[in-house]
Amino acid sequence: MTISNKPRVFLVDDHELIRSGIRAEIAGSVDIIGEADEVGAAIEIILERSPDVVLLDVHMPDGGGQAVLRGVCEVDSSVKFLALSVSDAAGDVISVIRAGARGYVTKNISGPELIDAIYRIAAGDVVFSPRLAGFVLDAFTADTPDQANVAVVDPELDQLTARERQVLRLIARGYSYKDIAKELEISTKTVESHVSSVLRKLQLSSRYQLSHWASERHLF
Amino acid sequence: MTISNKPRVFLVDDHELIRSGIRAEIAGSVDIIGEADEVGAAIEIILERSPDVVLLDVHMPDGGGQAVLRGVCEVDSSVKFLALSVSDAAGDVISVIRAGARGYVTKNISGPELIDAIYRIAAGDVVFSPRLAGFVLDAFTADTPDQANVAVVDPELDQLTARERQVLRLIARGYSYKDIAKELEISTKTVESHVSSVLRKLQLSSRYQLSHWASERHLF
DNA sequence: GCATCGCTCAGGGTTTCCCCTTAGATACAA
DNA sequence: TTGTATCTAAGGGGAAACCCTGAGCGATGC
Repeated sequence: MTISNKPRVFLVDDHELIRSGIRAEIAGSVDIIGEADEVGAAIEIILERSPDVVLLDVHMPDGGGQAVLRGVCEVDSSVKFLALSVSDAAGDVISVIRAGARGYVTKNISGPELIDAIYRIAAGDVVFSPRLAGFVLDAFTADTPDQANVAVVDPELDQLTARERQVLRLIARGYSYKDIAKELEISTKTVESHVSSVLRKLQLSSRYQLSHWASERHLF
Repeated sequence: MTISNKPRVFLVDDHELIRSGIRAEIAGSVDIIGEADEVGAAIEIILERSPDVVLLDVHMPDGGGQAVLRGVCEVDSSVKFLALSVSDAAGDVISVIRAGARGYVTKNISGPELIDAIYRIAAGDVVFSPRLAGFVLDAFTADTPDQANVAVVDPELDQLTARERQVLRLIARGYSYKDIAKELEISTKTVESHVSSVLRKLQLSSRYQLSHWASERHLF
């Protein structure tokens, strides 16, 4: 349904400067049909205008890029996302890819490279920054085929239950068991249970390591 | 020595997209006389061209904005720096201000606001993002005058001894007392002493809070 | 119906953390 | 010399973290 042959692109980033930078770099080569600086608005407008490619910032308030991905994909899974981030942390890449993004590039990409990436995403390709390619390939070629990939990609975060993640977040913020118990209105013994599960699943042995683990992947 | 009446601005940011965004927002209103994407080149070119204002990204490889600040100020302390960052963590602000920056704004600033900030820096003003203003004022108006300010600005990190910082870093990495003792080849009791001092000086009550505190200011 | 899973809690145990006090060795400055 | 600061270290006590076992309850799935 495009009039021109340029891909119709939608920008999501909470930093005006960065949106402006992206616009400046790609405006001539693609159709920018809209932008948003927050999760709620992004989901709404994307579903309304169904762009060919969504350029999505990974780190944003209110759940970040993942929240946008989930919100859109639940309704229309045909929208193609290209994640943009300053981070090349494994956890970030994994979670955003699992949430449905078709590619992931860091913000030190050049304008022409970004344009190329957008065209390739629009054409159905999967695109990663060079320095991430090796890592991603590792994840996808490891072990068994098919559905097993999903498990292999993240032997970490995704095996946690909702409650466990909730506890993890509070742990990462430096809360004591007692604090967490009060916050979640459960007993400290239950908190202990959850923490034990988290530590076992993440193969860590103390909450201090957990704090570090969490802060490494921006989980607070 | 400017031909036009626009301030001569130099950009330092390792992300091309962000530089491009800044250019797009301010190009018409100021003279952008150059840019750099790494510490070494930045120092060299800034000293060569002596811009009126340097827009400086705080987080960069090889020492970040602070390294640029130090490198330039050692030789020519008349160069005015405006720090740009996605972070509004107290530690970041403090260290970059102490290193010599005349202002600090976050990257969600709008184009016109950024232009205004540049003009004010060029004119000799000190500029901070609104959400930082209160914090900065607190630091500078507290307690005694003059030289005491330097100490007051950071009632935190700077009062720690070398050994204490060393211990702090290991704590932040999730090490147990026993681990730290082994690493530093001292007894666990000594480690306890140091940790106690650190907690007291930072006015924290547990190493969990300490982990969080440290990760907030990228201290590991 | 039965199995599985997640969330809830308990008892009882070991280890680690944190605080308090005290104190010797060194080093540097007044 | 005396004072101040740092690093080292110990004892003792209370609190918190961590581990293991066991168990009830509700939802989901075969």
